[in-house]
Amino acid sequence: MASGDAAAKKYHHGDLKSALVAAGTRILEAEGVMALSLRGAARAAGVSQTAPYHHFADKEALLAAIAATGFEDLSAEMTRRAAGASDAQERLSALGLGYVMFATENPGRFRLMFGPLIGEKARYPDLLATANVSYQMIRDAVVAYLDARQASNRNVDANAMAAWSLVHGLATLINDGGFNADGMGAATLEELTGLVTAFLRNGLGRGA
Amino acid sequence: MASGDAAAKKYHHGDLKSALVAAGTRILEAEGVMALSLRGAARAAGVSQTAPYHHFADKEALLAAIAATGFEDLSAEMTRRAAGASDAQERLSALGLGYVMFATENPGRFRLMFGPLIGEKARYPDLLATANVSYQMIRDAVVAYLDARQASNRNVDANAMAAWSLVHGLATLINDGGFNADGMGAATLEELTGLVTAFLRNGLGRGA
DNA sequence: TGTACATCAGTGAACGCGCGTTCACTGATGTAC
DNA sequence: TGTACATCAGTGAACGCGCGTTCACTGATGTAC
Repeated sequence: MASGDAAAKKYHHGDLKSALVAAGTRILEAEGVMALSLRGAARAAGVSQTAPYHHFADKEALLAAIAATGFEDLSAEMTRRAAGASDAQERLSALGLGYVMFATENPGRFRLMFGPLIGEKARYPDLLATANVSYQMIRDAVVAYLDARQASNRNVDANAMAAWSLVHGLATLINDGGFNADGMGAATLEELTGLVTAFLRNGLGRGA
Repeated sequence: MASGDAAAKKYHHGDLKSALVAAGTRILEAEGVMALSLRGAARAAGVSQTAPYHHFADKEALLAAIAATGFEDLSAEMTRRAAGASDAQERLSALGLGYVMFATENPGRFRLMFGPLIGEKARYPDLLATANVSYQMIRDAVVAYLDARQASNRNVDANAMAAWSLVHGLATLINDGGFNADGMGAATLEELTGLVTAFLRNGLGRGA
């Protein structure tokens, strides 16, 4: 049930691999990381519990695929938010906002992407590659920002790590620490993110 | 086996509650969040699998107790690191370093403290209270720092949130994102933390 | 100081559950000639 | 265009596992008189 496709009930599914990733993602967001099982994803995709094994070596491989699409969507959201930016500072802020918005709108996936459920991430090249795209976006924006500012401290990695840490921490604390915009004196999540990231922007490039 | 206490093998354990918390903590750090079970903790404490129910309502209650001691140890580590600080800036840096060091030296507990395994944290007053102590330590240090700096932007909550976000994100990325000091152009974790937090310190109080 | 009894903190057997995974299978599809 | 056959992508039954939790129990401890 709820297989949903137009040409339903064919013996061969057509694109079961993507369907399982989609179903898994749905479960992840609706019921949380702990409730995501291979069997459950198969069920949700309207297929027997053993069918996934024709597309994924084991449960972890499915999780890795879900996480990889998570990074793709994260990068897409950041790109979307940064599209209208007219300078390096605006772009950096927009990326940060995109990061926090993706994380808070997709908390299940975000947890999976960074959590301990996927034991050895290096075993999944796709996951590594998509994650790296997201990281490079932030790093590049930091470099551009330092250039625009003619900053004295050019330790790019440390600057990028600081930028990423800030948005990552903010997102995580909102998702897991029970913080919200209200309690922090901001009307919306966007505003809170803006306030918080402003402190860092002011500090970037100044260094120790 | 490995019950370990001096006066072992008494029918009544004496302090099974703490023993279960300690055993659970050991498992958490040695084998990860996913491997922590009520039965396993009981086993490690040298006691039957049903004994824990005389001290904890259910598994989640044990997890909450473990997480609460985690926050206590986090606060203790921050206090220890900040003991020798001679001004507000040093103190703020020391707290941040303590936060990151605790998180990276106790990744299992850190994940439990902020992760989704404890569903409704509000159900555990002790957990809330100990977590709040940690937060207040950071917040107070931020206030003192803003005072010392005669900062113009006095949105204390946003400033504190930024500070916490930064160290929290850094810790999480090191634990879960596979980053290390080396790759970021720093010799040690202490140095990396120093570099990263410096950017924020420079930005705190300047505001948007 | 001794005894009766309530209460506390253990035990071990048992339950039902959902899970990941394996197995032998079968229906559908693609291809060589 | 037809046919034989390999391969691909499903199925359903079954496995063993560890888990959280309940139950009826029993040994140890504390207390009133």
